This record gives sequence, structure tokens and C-alpha cells, in this order.
Amino acid sequence: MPADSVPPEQKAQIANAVRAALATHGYARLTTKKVAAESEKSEAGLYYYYDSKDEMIVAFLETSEDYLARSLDEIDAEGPEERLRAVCDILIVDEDDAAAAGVNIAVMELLSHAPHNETLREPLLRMERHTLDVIADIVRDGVERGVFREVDPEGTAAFVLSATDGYTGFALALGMEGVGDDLRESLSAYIDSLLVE
Amino acid sequence: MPADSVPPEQKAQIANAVRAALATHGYARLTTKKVAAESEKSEAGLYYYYDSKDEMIVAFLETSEDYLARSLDEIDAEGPEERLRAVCDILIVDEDDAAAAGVNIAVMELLSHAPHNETLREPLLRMERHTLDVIADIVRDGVERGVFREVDPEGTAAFVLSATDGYTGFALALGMEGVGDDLRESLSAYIDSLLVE
DNA sequence: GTCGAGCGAGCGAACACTCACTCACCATGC
DNA sequence: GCATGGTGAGTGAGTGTTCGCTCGCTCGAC
Repeated sequence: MPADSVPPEQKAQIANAVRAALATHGYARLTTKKVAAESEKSEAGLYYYYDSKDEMIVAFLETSEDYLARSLDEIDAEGPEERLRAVCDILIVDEDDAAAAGVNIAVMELLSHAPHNETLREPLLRMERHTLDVIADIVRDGVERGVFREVDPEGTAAFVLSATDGYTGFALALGMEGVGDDLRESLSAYIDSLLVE
Repeated sequence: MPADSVPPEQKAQIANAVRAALATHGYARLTTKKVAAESEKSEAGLYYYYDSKDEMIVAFLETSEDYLARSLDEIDAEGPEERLRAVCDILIVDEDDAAAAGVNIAVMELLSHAPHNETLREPLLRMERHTLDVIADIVRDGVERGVFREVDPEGTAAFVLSATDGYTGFALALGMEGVGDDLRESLSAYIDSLLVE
């Protein structure tokens, strides 16, 4: 079956199984058998909807992409400063939320594997690009309104996203307690430093 | 053979083969056959020195750890500000240096897989912890000397390392051109903002 | 003659993926 | 009301291949 004609309900169910399996085992040890175990289907049942394991992972990525985009879209904070802080709150996962941490670490692992896997690269690129744009838009808006100093929106966005992704990549993955709180405070102080006096 | 009694020359050679194979194929698709192809030994020859694939990867990590620690140690810049900038220069790898980029992305992939692999966790934790300490020491020194504002050394270190690791994790892995320069400028501006007026 | 260093061949297990088949469900003809 | 045949949704039992790893062996140095 072509990947784009999988019924939404089935796509959601399989993406969710991939998510659970990834969070538990990581990408390097992900197998279709483990995905099947997390779903209500057999291994062969997964192949009824998707032609390859990679396509199932892409289904998971697209679902995550939608979820993140919706989360960023639904921020109802007012003003650039509060909006930027809200974005950071979404991007810095709580280390005590094991499920969310597992998913974010898995996405990080997929990111690291992107240079070797063309299929994964595109959805990942879209996801990061979109987040980068959302942050840059907020910063640009803040500069125009005179809330933020005259900083470069793209550069600032790259800095913020690097910091939040990096936190996931090393502190969260290694279970370094306390680093999350340290980072949150420093990031908050950084946002303070963006404000005009 | 116990891993800690492998002759240094052999360890260096195998670690280098792991490095090359990781940079080319990534962790998820790393096989002992590919490591052997990058070395001057057969697959069985690798097992003469190491009891498992994971031990070979640890050998690579320990070698990287030494290399990074030595690089950080050899910084001969004067004063906290210049030293901090020098550390950032080391941690943000040039996107045009394909070999260095490949290694850093591979380490990022190993980091992401650490939650599922106890053997890899320890050397990775040591490496990140050490880098964090080096940065925190520089910041602390700067604060004491009155060069930097009264910031939290640990928090600032976590922020800087997150930003540089995150850059590797998403921009470098996805081949997002220009983001490296954007980040370098924003990070430099951030260091400016740490200085006392 | 012994021993460290290393290799070719191959082991069992696990992998991604396939295939022949089942079964519930429906539309049609009588 | 009921037999008939087609169809979508799924599966158990495999397929060939690749994996990490082992073993019996060779060979040169002392």
C-alpha cells in the first residue's frame, strides 16, 4: 500500500506503536517485531499498510511533526517575551516525564542517523526548519515591536533550538540530574538579556 | 582478552577503525565487518583483542575522550573570555570538515542510544561531565576575577555545552547550511553579554 | 617445540520482508 | 431467506540474508 493512502486511524495506531518501541529500545535496536508487540497487529499486519520499516518510522515522525506544530501553534501567551518563554517550555522536556523524554531522545537518535538515511532526513528537516521559523518569527516580532534588542532573528532562533536540542541529546540521554534546571535558568537569563533595558 | 590490557598501539588502531566506520555508516548500521574493513585486520582479528563489539566502541570513546580532554587542556589563550571562546571554537565543528563532523554526529548518536546501553553510558557520561567542568571552571574563574558578571558557572556551562552539542545534533546532522555561522555569532554575542560593562 | 598473533570458514540467532491462506462481511441472484 | 462468490483485513509460517561471535588452524619468532 502507498504510504500516503494509509487510513488515518491505522497510521495513528502504527505511529504510536513505533513511538513506544523507540522509547523503550532506541532506533539502533528497533525491530519490526518490537513494533508489532506494541501494536495490536502482527508483524505481517504492519506490512499490510507499509512497505518497509523506514516508512513506519516516517509515519511516526509525521505524527510527531503534527503534534509539535500544533503545540507551538496553540501557544496563547501574549507578547514576544512570554511567547518565547512558552516555546522553550515546550522544547525543554521535563526529565521526570519518562515517556516524553524517551520520545525526544529517540528523535535525537533519528536526527543523528539522518546523514546515513535519506528517507528519515526529509521529515526531520521539515520539523526542525518549522521550529526554527516559529522561534525566528517570535524574535523578529519582538525586535520590530521594540521589546527585544536588535538581535539577528535567525541566529537567535538557531541558538535557542540548539540549546534545547542539545539538552535532550546529552543531559536527558545520560540522565544527568539537575542540568535541566540549570539550563532552564540560564536560558531564562538569556531571554532577559534579549530585552531592551 | 580483558579490554584494559590491549596494547596501546592496537587499541589506537582499532579505535580509529571504529571511528571511520561510525563516521561512514552511523551507529545503527555499524557492524564488526565494517570495522574490520576500515582496519588492517580481519573480523576475527578484532575479537582477538576485544570480547565484544561494544568493547570496541568503548575503545573508540575512550580515545575520543582523551583527544577532547587534551584539546581542552592545550588551550593557551589568556584570560577567561578568550579561553571560553576557544572552548566554543573546539566544540562547534566546522560543517565543511566532513571527517570531524562525522565523528561528532556519531558521538551524538551514541549519546542518544546511551539510555538503552549501559556499556556506552559510562564513558559518555565521563566525557560530557569533564567538558562541563572545564567550562564551569573557566566561568567561575571569570566571575572571581571580575571579568564576567555574577552568573552561575554550572548553569552557564550547561547552556554553552547544550548549544554546541545541539548544533551537532540537528544542524550538522541535517546539513543545514549557514546555521553554524548563525550559531557562532549568537554564541559570541552571548559571551559578550556575560562580560561586565 | 612452544607460543603469541591472526585468519578463513562457519555457527546459531535475529533480521526485514513475503506468501499462501483464513475469515468476516457484503452484494447479488434466486 | 439463503446459497454464491468477491473483497478488504489480517496472519502463521516461513524466506534469504546478515549479524555477532567462535573455532580450528596457520605461521613466523624465539
